[in-house]
Amino acid sequence: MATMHDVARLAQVSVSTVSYVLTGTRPISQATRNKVLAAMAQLEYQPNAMARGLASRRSRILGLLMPMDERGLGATETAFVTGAAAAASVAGYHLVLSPVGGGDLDDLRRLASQRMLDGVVLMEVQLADERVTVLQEAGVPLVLIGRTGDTSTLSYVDIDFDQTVREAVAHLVGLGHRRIVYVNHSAATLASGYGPALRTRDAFTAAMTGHGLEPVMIAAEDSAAGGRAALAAAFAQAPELTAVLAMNETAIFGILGELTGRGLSVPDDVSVVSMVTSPQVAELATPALTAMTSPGSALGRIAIEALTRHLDGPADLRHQQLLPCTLEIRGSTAQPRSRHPLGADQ
Amino acid sequence: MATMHDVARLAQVSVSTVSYVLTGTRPISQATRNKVLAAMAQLEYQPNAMARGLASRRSRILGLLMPMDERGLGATETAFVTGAAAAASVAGYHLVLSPVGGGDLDDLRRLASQRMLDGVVLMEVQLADERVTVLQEAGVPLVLIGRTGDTSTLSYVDIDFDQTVREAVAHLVGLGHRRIVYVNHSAATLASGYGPALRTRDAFTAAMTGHGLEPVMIAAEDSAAGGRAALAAAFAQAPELTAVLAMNETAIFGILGELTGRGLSVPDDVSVVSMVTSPQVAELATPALTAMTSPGSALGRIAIEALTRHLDGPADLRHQQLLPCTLEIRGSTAQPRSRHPLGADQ
DNA sequence: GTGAAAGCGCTAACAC
DNA sequence: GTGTTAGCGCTTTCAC
Repeated sequence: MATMHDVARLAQVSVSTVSYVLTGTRPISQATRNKVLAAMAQLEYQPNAMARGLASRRSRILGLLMPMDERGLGATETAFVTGAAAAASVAGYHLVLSPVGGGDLDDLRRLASQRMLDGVVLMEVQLADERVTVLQEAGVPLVLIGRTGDTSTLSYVDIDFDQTVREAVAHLVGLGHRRIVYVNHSAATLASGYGPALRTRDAFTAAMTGHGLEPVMIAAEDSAAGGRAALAAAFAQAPELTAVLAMNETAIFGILGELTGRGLSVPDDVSVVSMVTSPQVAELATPALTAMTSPGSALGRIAIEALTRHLDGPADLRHQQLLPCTLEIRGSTAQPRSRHPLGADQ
Repeated sequence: MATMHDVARLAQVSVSTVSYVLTGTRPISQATRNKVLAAMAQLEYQPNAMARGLASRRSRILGLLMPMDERGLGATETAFVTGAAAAASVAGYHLVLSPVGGGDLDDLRRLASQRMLDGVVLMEVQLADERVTVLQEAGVPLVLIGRTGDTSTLSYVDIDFDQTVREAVAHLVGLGHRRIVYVNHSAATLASGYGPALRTRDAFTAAMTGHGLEPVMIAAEDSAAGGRAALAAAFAQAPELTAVLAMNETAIFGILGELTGRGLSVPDDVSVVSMVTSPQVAELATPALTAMTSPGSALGRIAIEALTRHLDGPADLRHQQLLPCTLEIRGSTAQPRSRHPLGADQ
């Protein structure tokens, strides 16, 4: 493996000249630049990443920190990861995937102090997330996918849950639905301060109230069984429901199964809208699900871009951005079979 | 950020002594070790990863190379990634996720020559995969998830497709099915030399022939529509089919939808078995799919373990291992409604 | 059992 | 516009 010295010797210049043609941090005459480039090509020279990192104090490695919990990544989270990986690659960075659970604060501190990561993207952020503090204390540049409760000082990209819920509800209301039930994540998830669950809950309440309708929310476990149970609970609480809006991607298939099991047809008897969903998953259902398509890989990409801009750029600009999910109408929504006049219960 | 020198000064020993208590590559008296440890704790010392990497010529970073094609990762591939990430973390390595397409051979060469990666796990291996050659030439230790055509000299872990298909067929035949159609990936995928598609095709033929049955295979595009089309083709080629075995996880939901659309019930009219599937996906269907559950994260884990063993261990032992998928019987298989006596064609 | 010192392969002052 | 050289923070001979 050729080193910079070899290149310098062959090109008959000094090492620093070689270094400067590589980094471009000072003007080099075209003649010597060509000599150097030729020598590099001839020797198939590739700079040693570790040496470069040590000397420059920049590893050109970014971290993607994801809590590795139970059931692995869903399609949406996977899209974050692949989007981030692709963007990092484009920006000339490497991306390391670090599974750091919420409990491993010491691991995180260690990771942050190793000076291996130039910056970090944090996934699955909680409203109160100690990892943010640890990272900030260690002085590691940080971009969140998601938001903490207080975001005044942080860079983040997140889904615009307000807007997403508003659009979903508007779609259903526009079709004539009045009795809409929102199936959220589990009560435990809500209690743990999981931002998406809390924000969508509030947004749903606001949206329904805004339409003069009563918001009914059910918390469902992340499973098909959870979905079935949720539907039963939904009918108990709102017997005349004509539409279900579901945040819980896993539960939604249970809901569909249970609907069929009860002899109800989608969308004729009940319309179903899936929130924050990937097209691939939406297409799995029969009928294919009308869904709010999550900006999955875009979120990962934007987070990385904000981070690299921060690292390569001059100032410490904050980047705060919300992206809505986009409504994609498929086969699971339609007008309710029987319209009830406004305000006419039962 | 404290350095080794700081620790040495505080502990009143030489830097080399500090280094040796860290690496354990030479005996240190209990007394001095304690002094050093105390100093490290007091200064919250963390070794600098770049400096260590440069001096030791080992970065303790592994690469996970995945071709970033169109539709992103499926649940099975995602499990490889998360399994690998977790295992790397346990082994004290970092894992960088490198999207290197089949076309980016030069990118790969560059990556391999940077000396940033101690070793590499290659995903989505083709039967003839040039990336393997590039990596071998660059002298980067390598483990495959999947197999090339000639594996004599390589380390790999892969799914045991033979056994998986054999078990799936045995399950259906055991239930009394005689007319079984295999829905594979698309013709294009087969033509491209995608190992799993080719191996399962051959295994299906062998398994069916072994039971004295006629193998019928349909190639399906990776989409719900592809699944619908495949089912139509299947009925055209084998009108009395009673069971479908499907490799194509995406198509299978289209198949289920089309079955329902034709007024056929699963499993009463047609049994369905999904191959190389994650439980999460199998549970989405109604009825939940009887499936050959892929050893997803185990494959990622074993690949990383083999790689680290190779790197940390002495010899250059090859690791070659096949893991079968395990049959999980759920609701989509049952005895065929009407048994046909052996050989009695409609 | 411990220390001194020579690198590892670069970057970035500081010279001219 | 180019060269010299002092680090970057470790590991690892070599010496005792």
